[in-house]
Amino acid sequence: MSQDIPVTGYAILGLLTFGDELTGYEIKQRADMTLRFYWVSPAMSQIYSELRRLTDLGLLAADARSDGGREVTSYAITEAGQAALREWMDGTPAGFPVLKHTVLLRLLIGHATQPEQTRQMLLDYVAELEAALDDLTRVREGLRGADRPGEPFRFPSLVADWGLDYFAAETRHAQRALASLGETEVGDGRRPE
Amino acid sequence: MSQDIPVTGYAILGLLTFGDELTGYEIKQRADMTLRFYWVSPAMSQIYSELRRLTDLGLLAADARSDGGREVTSYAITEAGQAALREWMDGTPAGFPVLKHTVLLRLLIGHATQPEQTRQMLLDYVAELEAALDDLTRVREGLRGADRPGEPFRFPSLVADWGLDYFAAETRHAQRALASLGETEVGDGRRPE
DNA sequence: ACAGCCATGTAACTCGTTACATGATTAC
DNA sequence: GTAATCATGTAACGAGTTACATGGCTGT
Repeated sequence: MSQDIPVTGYAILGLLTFGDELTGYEIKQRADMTLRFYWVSPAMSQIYSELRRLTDLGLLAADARSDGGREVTSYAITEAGQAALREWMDGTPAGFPVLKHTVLLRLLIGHATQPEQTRQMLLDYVAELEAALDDLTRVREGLRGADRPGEPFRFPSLVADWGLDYFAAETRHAQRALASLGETEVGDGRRPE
Repeated sequence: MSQDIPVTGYAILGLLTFGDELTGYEIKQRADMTLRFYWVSPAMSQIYSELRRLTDLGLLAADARSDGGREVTSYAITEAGQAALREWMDGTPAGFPVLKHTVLLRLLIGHATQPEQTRQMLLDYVAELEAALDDLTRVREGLRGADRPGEPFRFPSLVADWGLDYFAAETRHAQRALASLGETEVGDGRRPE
């Protein structure tokens, strides 16, 4: 039926199921705010070409108006789009998450460099995690008030809470690794503790 | 200096820093066993083409012998390879992990389908997590005995422990989401509890 | 006036995948 | 003998990226 659309296409469709119609630019912003934490935030260029494809397939309706002197196109999901999205959700196994964890990859081969480098990498990661936690916390706050069962942000809130816990856990893991690395420092010239 | 190699290239270099020399086939197996949990397990074809590139760059030494009637090529990391790996580890910011979490993506737009579908998806995920935990536990067991500071599997063990915790946390998150979904059932025709 | 944001796209390119192809060795 | 595993590749393709290009609108 619907010839296969990349997952990112469905992600865009999904972002448009919250009632409003958005421009490509706004989709990017929304993706940066939420989607990026557990899916990729696509490049602008990809968003535009994906929007093109979805519109051609009739899954989105383009609403081109001219706002002042410039052309602005907003997109809304169509009936067909909602059907396609649902068909995908119900008919495709979700599959296991793919994790591209450069920090873990490098930790794995930590023996190939000095402990100090690995330590620094983990510290950097912890700092970045903190920033991500801040961002996501702010997102979570923005969902309050409409996050109960039956309310529009119910599912986004579930996901945000999941994400917050995930980042918190990553922080703990990084710190545990740091602590474990510290045990090596013993033979390093410094006194332990 | 070394014109950029994709991260997967460094991952392969990294797999070859444990002392032995491996064939492409064996690299794939090792990747399936460990790398796949926090990095992608590359397709065979990519491994071979990556091996080709790394060899051309002098970062790997190919050892082609004929084992019986068939051509078998083993690869070992060279001095230059170790230098390149280390340069990469020390000179490139690790960057934030990229997560492609289809389950979370679909949970986010859970309102676009029936609760039962979402519930089933989460149950499937929990089952897959259990399988992954089993696999990784077995890997972890295989590292015992050489996982103390200074020993060869020190870092792989750190990473495996991290991964085990991560999968356990994911299981908890999925179960929490399931529990929270259960609360919707209330308005569903059934009596609460 | 000028920077920064809003807004939309094209072109070139690379990573990585699937499908295809081949053949030898090992286990049952 | 035949299926599974070992072993190595080629070809076509697609998703997604970076770099480039354009231009209007907004705040200072």
